Amino acid sequence: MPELPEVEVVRAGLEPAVTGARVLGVEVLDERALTRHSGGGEDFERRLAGRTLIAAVRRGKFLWLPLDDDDAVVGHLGMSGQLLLREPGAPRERHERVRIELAHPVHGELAVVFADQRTFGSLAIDVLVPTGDGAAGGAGSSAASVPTQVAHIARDPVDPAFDEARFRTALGRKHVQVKRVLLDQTVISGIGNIYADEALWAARIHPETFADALPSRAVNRMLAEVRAVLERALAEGGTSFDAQYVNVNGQAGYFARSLQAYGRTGQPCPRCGTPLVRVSFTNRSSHFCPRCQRRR
DNA sequence: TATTTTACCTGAGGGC
DNA sequence: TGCCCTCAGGTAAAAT
Repeated sequence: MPELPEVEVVRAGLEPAVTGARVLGVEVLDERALTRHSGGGEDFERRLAGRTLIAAVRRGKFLWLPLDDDDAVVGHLGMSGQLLLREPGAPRERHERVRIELAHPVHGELAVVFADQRTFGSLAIDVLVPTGDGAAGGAGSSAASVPTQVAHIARDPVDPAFDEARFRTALGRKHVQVKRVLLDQTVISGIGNIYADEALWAARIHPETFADALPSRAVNRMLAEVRAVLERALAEGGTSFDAQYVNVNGQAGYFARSLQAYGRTGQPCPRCGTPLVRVSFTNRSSHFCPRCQRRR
C-alpha cells in the first residue's frame, strides 16, 4: 500500500524523466481515474496537451507535477495506483487508466502510465496556491505552493518544515486512539496502516492509547520511531507484498521483509517473543505485541 | 464542533 | 472446477 516511502520512491523516479518535458498527448482510458478532477476526461486531455512539466513534488502521500503556469497535475495512488515510465507506444498495462506521452529535451520521448487496479487512486489538474507558512510546498521543489486539493494536508514528518509544536498540540487535544491520529493526514501526513503499526510497535505504545493521555516522553519516542521507520523503508525502496506497489520501472521494494509487527499475527514479537496479535480497528486491522505495548 | 462510520473498488484466497 | 464470501485500506463525504 503506497505510503510516504513508496510515494517518495515514485516521485524520485519521475523527477528526472518529467522535469522539463513537454506533453505530446494524453489518453484517458477510464474516467474513474479522474474522480478528483473537476472536468471530464476531455477537459483533462485538453488542458494538459502541449504543456511543460517543471518538477515532481510530494507531500505525504500526495504527488504533483507543476506545469508552466499556476496549475499542476495532482496524483494520489490510493491503494493500488502505479505511475510507470514506459517507452512511447508500449503495450497497455493490465489496469491502465491514463497515459501521458512526453517529449523530454534530453531523454527523448517517453510515456507516463497511470495504472490502478482498485481505482482508489486518481489524477487531476488543480491550481497551485501559496503555502500558509511560506515554506516549500513539499519534497522536490523550493516553490512555496501546493495544489488546493493538498492544502488541507499536514506536512509529513520528514519535511524540514514539519511543525512539531503544532503536532504535539493537536495530539494533546484529541481524545481519540493514538493510531487514529497517526492516520489523520490533516495532523501528520504520509503514514498509513503499515507504518503506523510499525512505529507504534517500535515505540512500545498500544495503538488504542488515547492521544491526550500520552506523556510527552512517549510522544518523543513515537515521533522518533515514525521518522526512523519511514527512513528505513525509503532506504529499502518501500514495502511491497505483491505487485501492488512498484517503482516507476515496475520493480518491488524490499521493506516487507523488515516488518516487525504488521502482518505478523501469531508470530513471536521480535523483542520479547510473545505472539503478536491482530485486532479489528476502524474497518482495518492493528497488529501489536500485547506484552510490549500495554494499554494505559 | 468533534468524532465515527460509510462508500468507493477489484482481485486474491479460503471454504465448501 | 467453480461459486460465494471475506479481506485489503486511503480519502472524503455523511452520519452521529
